[in-house]
Amino acid sequence: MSSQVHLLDDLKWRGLFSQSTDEEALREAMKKPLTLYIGFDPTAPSLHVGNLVVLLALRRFQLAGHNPIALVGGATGLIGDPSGKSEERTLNTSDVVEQWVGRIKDQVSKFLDFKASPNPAIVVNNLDWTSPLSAIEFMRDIGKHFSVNQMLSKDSVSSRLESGGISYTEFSYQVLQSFDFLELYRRNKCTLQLGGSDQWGNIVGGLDLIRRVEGGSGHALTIPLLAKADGTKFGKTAGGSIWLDPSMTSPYAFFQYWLNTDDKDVINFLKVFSFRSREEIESLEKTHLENPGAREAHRALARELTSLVHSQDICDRVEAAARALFGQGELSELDEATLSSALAELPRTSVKSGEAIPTWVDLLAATGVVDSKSAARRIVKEGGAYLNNLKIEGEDFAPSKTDFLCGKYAVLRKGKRDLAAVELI
RNA sequence: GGCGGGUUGCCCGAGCGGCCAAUGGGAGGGGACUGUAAAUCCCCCGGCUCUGCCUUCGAAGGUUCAAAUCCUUCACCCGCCA
Repeated sequence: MSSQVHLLDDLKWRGLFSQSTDEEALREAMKKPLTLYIGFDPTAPSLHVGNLVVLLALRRFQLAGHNPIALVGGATGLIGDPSGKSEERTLNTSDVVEQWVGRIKDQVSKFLDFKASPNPAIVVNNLDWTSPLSAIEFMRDIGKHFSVNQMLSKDSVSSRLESGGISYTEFSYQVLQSFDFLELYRRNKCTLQLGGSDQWGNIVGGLDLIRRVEGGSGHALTIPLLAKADGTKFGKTAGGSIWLDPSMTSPYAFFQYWLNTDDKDVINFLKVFSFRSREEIESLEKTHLENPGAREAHRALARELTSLVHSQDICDRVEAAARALFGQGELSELDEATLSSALAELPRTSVKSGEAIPTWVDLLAATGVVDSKSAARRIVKEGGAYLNNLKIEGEDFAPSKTDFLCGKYAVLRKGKRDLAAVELI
């Protein structure tokens, strides 16, 4: 990127700069392409939108000409990072972790350029250099450089000593992560590690190790944990996390998540997640302030991220689906192709054409939009139940054949924006 | 090792033999107002074959017509003493 603005200043403007080691030294080092890494531990089968913050920061570095390494923690994922956790975690089995490593490798790869010249990205797995090591070697060669006194003083450990305690396993985590940094320093001349602000202790632990073992130096840069204006956790909904994996969070739900961003957050989110320039974002901010109801900024955010994470094509489809389903027009005026592709994005259930059509309550429960039939009944009682955008009354209400649009589809709605589809087969 | 306190629904937290599916707050859901936003106000918030039935108050047993509430054992946590 030929931008005049120094990447560090851009990161600061975007709110992506928490703290760093000697900033002048880092600035100086960034004048030439450097190699940097971020680690992701496989604690789930997919990354979620929270991980996207640092992952996209890595991409920003690549776009600025630096050499990115994405590390997937096949080893550290077996141990468990105590940072930011108030309780000991239960360990996942090694075959589960291995499977997650594979999935997360694939996911991470979508955001980096492996063919970029002269700075292609690479993906590594820390199991590659930890598994050949024996316990004795590890303790002698690596462990000897760590002072338990220092390890105990780390936030991640000391807070746990005050609360529920910490196992030796999790206590050792920082040593492993430090070793990763050392190993990448040796193998790839990696001199910068990025991470969430809770990773500071682990990162500087690596810098210490590099200094002690290799007499070398490097840099640390942390990114603030993203906060929402109302104080609730970013990236969570009632249904759980917003995942990047389309089988865990549908692209439709993903798009809707961003589109429904709180007004107070939308500009910040654009800064954090969007690759638009400062000028473009400031222009969107102006548009937004002039007419927040139009939700231009929300739409820009939703479109850019859905395209990036899923694809332009999928983004177009889910947006069209949303327009059709939330549009002013009658659902019955939609043609079958539009309707069918819009509904394809929704939670669904089906009814066999020969059989009696279940009640609205049973159908909604079958789509999984509510947890139980009681919950579905409550919705009806409270006046939040709709069939094809028309309010229905009575717990016993059941759609009839003629309610199926194009003879095939019925649209269930719970409340203002929770939709589900029923298909007659 | 000794003594004392605790473990309640998604979370925090009352209840301390029947009136308890269990007070209150938060989260969550529906409605009104709006813009598929926020704030505010009202309502709901274990499940089911729903005027009733079933499952929940750390686990397992027991006392009682009746237990989240009493007793016993076990597990974990937290204080004070050694």
